[in-house]
Amino acid sequence: MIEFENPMLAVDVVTVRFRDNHLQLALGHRLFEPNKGELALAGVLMRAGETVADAACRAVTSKLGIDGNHIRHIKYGKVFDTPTRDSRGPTISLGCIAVIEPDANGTATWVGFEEIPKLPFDHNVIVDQIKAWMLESIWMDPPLLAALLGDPFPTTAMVALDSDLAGEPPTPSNIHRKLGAVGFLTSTQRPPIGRGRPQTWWRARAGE
Amino acid sequence: MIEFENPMLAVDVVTVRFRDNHLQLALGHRLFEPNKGELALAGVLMRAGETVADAACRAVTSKLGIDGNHIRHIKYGKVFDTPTRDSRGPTISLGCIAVIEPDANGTATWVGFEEIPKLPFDHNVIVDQIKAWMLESIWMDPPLLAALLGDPFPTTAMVALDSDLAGEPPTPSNIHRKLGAVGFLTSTQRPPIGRGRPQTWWRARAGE
DNA sequence: ACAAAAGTGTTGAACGTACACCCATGT
DNA sequence: ACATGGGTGTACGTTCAACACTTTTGT
Repeated sequence: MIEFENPMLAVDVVTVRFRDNHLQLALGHRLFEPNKGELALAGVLMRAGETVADAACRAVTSKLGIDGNHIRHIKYGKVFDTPTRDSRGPTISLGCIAVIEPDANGTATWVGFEEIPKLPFDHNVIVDQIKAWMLESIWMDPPLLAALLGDPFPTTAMVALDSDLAGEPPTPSNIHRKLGAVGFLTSTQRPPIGRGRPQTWWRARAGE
Repeated sequence: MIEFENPMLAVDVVTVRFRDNHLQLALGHRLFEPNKGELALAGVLMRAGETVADAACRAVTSKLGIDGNHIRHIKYGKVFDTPTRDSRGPTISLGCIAVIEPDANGTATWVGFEEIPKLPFDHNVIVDQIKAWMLESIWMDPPLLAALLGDPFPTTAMVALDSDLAGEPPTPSNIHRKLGAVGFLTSTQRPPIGRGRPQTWWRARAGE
């Protein structure tokens, strides 16, 4: 028989918004020990009978001061074994993504994905994994994509998003091709803005 | 503000053993409604303050009659939104893998992965996803691999395992090559058994 | 020597990436 | 007409699956 320690269940939220053509992450100052005062992901311990989404929402609201109405989308599905954050013992945490309206600030500190500071616990690991997960998901998850970039969105936005998540700029032409191959998107016409050739806009196909 | 229902947290365990050169899945008859009497995955509702691994162990022990001493390894890391199984509301479940000693039976019904029956709730989805997850993990997760096939193990065993997980037989020669490319394995010599050219055996490299 | 079992060499298709070139718009 | 921003065509490299062929053993 294997022996186990006795952790509790937490929800840690990677709270993001897409603004000024960049993906940004919301961090909050910890109000309690350990690591009081440091910047960290929004996280709460799950209460009995509470939804994961509920808990994520509570984390965003209470730790980042962001109104619940400004949460566009919540996605979860990652589990982390996190090193002890609570004196009562180790913690299992569910990693979530929360997408926020571009102009909602709350009391959070917003940072770009290229300038993420050192975070307490294993929050840097969580951010890295969730980042990789988002990079896959934006090509497969219509609601997530729509929450991030809006609907419709231009090719450029996807280029910027992919760039921020991958950490290096992709070849824009390939992004356009890849978008064309995504089943749930259709290209749209839009009145051009600015100079140069107008961009293609992409809309979620009806029935998805 | 997004609205949420109010689920509880469960652990559903894909309990497996590798025996007679095949991967087998343990199912148990449900003792309570809903779907009383049907074959299903071992699953329990998580108790407050309990480990995921603890709960998985409890599920295997209580639902399949398998002694905890026969659990070789537990792996978790998948989250599922499961349709209502409990009258009290929807459930979130953590999908786990439990690897059991080859000769431990318990009170479970053991089935091959090619003959998995229709299961209640979304258990078929869970099995499919965990199956795909295992197919990736066996090439990257030394403890899981060792728990399944032992240490050392012959190429043939990996061929059979890959075959059961992928649903179709791989080209054995490519499996051998792929094993050679895995960083944490080294090839070993072993006294040949049976006819034909003796197989290569693979052992976890020291320090992994 | 032959059959059986396992591994090696080689090929070909698929995919992702990069880059040069062409197109559409504003000034 | 030219500069600017975007998209198309195409070539390269890597990865993976398939299959013929060789090697090693038992009888």
